[in-house]
Formats: sequence, structure tokens, C-alpha cells
Amino acid sequence: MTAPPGDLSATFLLMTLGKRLRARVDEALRERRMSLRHLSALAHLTRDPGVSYSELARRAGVTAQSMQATLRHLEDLGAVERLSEPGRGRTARLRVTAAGVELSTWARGVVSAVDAEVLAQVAEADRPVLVRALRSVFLS
Amino acid sequence: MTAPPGDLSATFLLMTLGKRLRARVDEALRERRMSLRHLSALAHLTRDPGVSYSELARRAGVTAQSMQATLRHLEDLGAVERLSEPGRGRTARLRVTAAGVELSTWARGVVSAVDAEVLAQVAEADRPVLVRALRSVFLS
DNA sequence: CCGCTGGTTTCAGTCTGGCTGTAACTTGCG
DNA sequence: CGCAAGTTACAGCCAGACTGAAACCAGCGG
Repeated sequence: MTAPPGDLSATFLLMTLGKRLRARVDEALRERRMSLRHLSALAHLTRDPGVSYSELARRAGVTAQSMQATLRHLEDLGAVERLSEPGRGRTARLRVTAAGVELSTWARGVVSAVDAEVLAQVAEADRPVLVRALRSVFLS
Repeated sequence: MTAPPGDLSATFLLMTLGKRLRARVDEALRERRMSLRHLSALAHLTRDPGVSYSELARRAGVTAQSMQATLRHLEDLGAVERLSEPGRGRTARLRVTAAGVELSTWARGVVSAVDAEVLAQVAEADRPVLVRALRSVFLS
């Protein structure tokens, strides 16, 4: 899991840490049959309900076909429901159910737990600047 | 490509930035028909030559079978060569060729370029603490 | 009203990168 | 000498993305 050290540049660290954390969170989420992209879709959908497959896909940066698969799974879990009839050309109106918000808060709890472990590794004083630095890279 | 903001926790940022950077670097590496795992294997192999498939796989955190695939590709590229005869039970001794070190330095240049872009986004004073913080999370 | 163009959902197939399972072989040790 | 552990090798599988194509809806110009 480690890698080709020597330098330990910021980019290298970000890539490997990203992968590692992703694996950790995905592993934990599997307990309730979901994954990071499910959490992502769920979060987008709670922040503004009624949005369509394609729109959701655009925001997540995947194709509508891929998003359809994850949403189908979320429907199977009973986490989201469609307010409009299914059908080929008709744009779908989606909403998260009560079970969906429960699942979502649980999943965010999982991420928070991992986040606590992560932050525990960095010096108290460094934490705010770490988050600030990451955030400024994120928005670009 | 963005995601389910609101909080913007460190873990969330690390996961999405990791994915984003990984995509960026992989995209650039594709120009010379390689990828991050090729770079990783190449780097491990340059730091101590003569190591075997399985050992390389262990260090990279993948199975020997997966490592075999990436090494086959590196052989096709002429970046690594095997000093021992191929064959079922005989442990392989691998080495990086001259073309391999050239490819490796080029690839590290690609990563450095991305790294420069990343660091450009964070305030001068924050850079050392960012790297230090990431490093301490990495080693755990 | 007609037709057309753009957007959307859906189905199907494909590709990639990892995995497991199994086989063949070597090596070292009791 | 035989056997267990380690290694390479081959095959098949699976998840998660993708492209391609089909069916359909909505709105607009003529």
C-alpha cells in the first residue's frame, strides 16, 4: 500500500492517502451495502431534492449511465424514491426517503469517525492550516 | 467531480483531491503508455534491483498476479528486464533498463509538474506544515 | 399542426484493474 | 527422499466506470 518514496511530495502523499482513506471508508460503508458514490449522490440529493439523473451525474462528474446504476441501488435500499413515473424520455424527479436520511447520517458518521482518526495524527496547531490548505487546493 | 460538501472535512478533501490528482497524473502518464502503478513498480525496482514479483507485489500492496500484469507491460515497454529465465517456480530477478530509468525520470517529472500546480494554490507559509501534516498521517 | 433538435432515461456491450482459484515448478528442511 | 512453503503463471470473475444506440419528451420555427 505504501509506495515509491524518496521524495514524499505533497502530490504523492495526497494520492496515496486519498486511496487509503477511500478504501477505509468504503470498507466501513459496505456494512450497510453502500459505497462512497452512494453517499455522494445521497448528499447531493438531500441538499436539493427533485433533481434529475443527468443533473446528478453532472454534479458528481460521471455519466448519466453510471449514476443510474448507483441510484438504482439506492432505490433498492429504499433510500431514494422517484416522484415521477419511470420511462424513457421523461426526466425523473428524485427524493430521499426517511430511511435515506437515516442512512445518510449514519454514513456521514462513518466518515467523521475516520476523520477523527486522521486528525489525531496531526499536531493540534497544524489542523486548521491543513484543512485550509486542502480547501484552497480543492477550490481550483 | 466535486461532491457532497457542507462540511468539507479533511477526510473528504483528501479523498476527492486524491482522486482528482490521480486522474490528472494518470492522464499525463498515458502519453507514454504508463500509469501510476507502473511508476510505483518502477520506483520500487530502481531503489533495490533484483527483487522478485511477489516481493514487489507485497510492497505495493497488491497481489502477485496484479503485479505480474503491470510488470509484463513494463517489459513490453522495455523498461524492465528479467535477469533469470521465465518459468513457473523459479523466482524472477528483475532490473530496470536504461530506457526504464529514462521513463522513470520523465514520469517523476510529470508528478513534479502537478505538484507545482498543487503547491501554487496554497499560501507560501502553509506549504511546509501541509507536507508535514500529510506525512505524519501517511506514517501510521 | 408538423417536424426537428436537444435533453433524458434506459438497455446493452466493453474496458480496466483489481481479485480469487488453480496449476506447475523450485527450494529448503527434516 | 519427501514434503511444505514460496513463486510464477494462467484462467476466469467482478465492480465500476465508459461508449453506443434506442426510445421518448419538450419546445420552437416555420
